[in-house]
Amino acid sequence: MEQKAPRRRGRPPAFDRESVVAKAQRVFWREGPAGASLDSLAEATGLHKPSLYAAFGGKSGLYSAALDAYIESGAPDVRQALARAPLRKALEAFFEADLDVFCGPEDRRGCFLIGTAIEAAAGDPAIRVRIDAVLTGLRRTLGARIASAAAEGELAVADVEAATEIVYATHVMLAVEARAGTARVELRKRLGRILDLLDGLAGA
Amino acid sequence: MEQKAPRRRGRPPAFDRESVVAKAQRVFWREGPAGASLDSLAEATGLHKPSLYAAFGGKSGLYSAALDAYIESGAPDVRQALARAPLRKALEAFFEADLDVFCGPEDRRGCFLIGTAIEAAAGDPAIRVRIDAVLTGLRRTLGARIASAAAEGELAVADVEAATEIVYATHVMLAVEARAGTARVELRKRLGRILDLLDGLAGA
DNA sequence: GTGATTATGTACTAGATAGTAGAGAAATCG
DNA sequence: CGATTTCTCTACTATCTAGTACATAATCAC
Repeated sequence: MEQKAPRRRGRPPAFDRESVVAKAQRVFWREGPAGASLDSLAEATGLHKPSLYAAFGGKSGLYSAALDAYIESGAPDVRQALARAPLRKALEAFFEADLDVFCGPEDRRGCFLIGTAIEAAAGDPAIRVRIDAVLTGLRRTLGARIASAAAEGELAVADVEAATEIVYATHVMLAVEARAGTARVELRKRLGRILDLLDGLAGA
Repeated sequence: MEQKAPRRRGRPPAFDRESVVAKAQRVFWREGPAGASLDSLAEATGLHKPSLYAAFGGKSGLYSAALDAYIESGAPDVRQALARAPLRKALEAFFEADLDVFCGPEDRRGCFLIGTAIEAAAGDPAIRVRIDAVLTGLRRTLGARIASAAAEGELAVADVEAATEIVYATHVMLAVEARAGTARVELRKRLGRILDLLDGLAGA
């Protein structure tokens, strides 16, 4: 689609944009969008403030780039996890991916979207719209996967909507609990109970 | 237990502590603990900064008082809602109380505990401990109510733990979605689906 | 009333923070 | 090479924020 480098004119940037965004993302994730200062972001990324300004247009632009990166990196994982069969395996993979993101490598991370974007959304309607789009999209994706399981006879069709809501609510609960500091093993236990109940719907 | 006024010595305070905390709570709720400035808190409460300091010892003390007030005001409502029978009515009342708190009177409030305390917890381990205690207590309370329903034969005993997790996850989901701006009617619809499914467990 | 005590309100300080100016460095182009 | 363009980096500014000093006002004890 696009050539790798259109050969820009002056001095080339000394940093890799993606890795700068990744480093900034870690800071935003830990401190929150309000708590992360430009100085700490500059230190973490190795860039100086004027370079951050030139590249991202300020703190909000940098946060926005971090949010984009989070959304774009997450989507394929969700798709891949849900592609499995049967439904139980798909949901197990989906939630295990959740835990991978929410519980590590730093402590009390939670979901970047649920944990920090909602905070940022208070002051920025554009962020609000994007959160809404992503969360709505996730709910729809989950719903479609569960509906297809019902079509395959894995689940009573009447329970599709309820099961979707439960899976989505579980996702949100995991994000919040991980942020609050609940241990991964504990979350996996809770998760298992919910999955067992959903599984029971198939057998009934 | 305690006399109303032990007759203090000097000039009496010109404010009512409870109503000051309530006004500060609204600001913290809207702006978050980091985003709320002492100046805005002073303006909202009608007190001046030195009075706030004398009465609460600074911003974190005021936030702590607001958190206490939230916790103390919420507990009786939960107890009262869950006291109903059968389980379905109890849960409906519980969630309707949730929506009362999360959806009004201002826009996008969500849960004070889940929405703002987790943000504050990053910097203050004492807050973290309190959040954990309250959320764990809520899970236990819900679990006890559901277990008693199972004992009455309203629910299969095997499903008690799973149902507890689902109800708790739903509570968290409502808090987050309300904060993100999802409308109350939409939330009530989702809620209904989950309650219907849980109800179905009784009939099966 | 007089003095002690506690609250209020203005005006301040010290520090942090977002954002910027401007000199200098590294690359391309001719 | 010299001119131009783009990035880097030190140093700065203007603003905001938490917290405080101090003078004043209101109440109590006697």
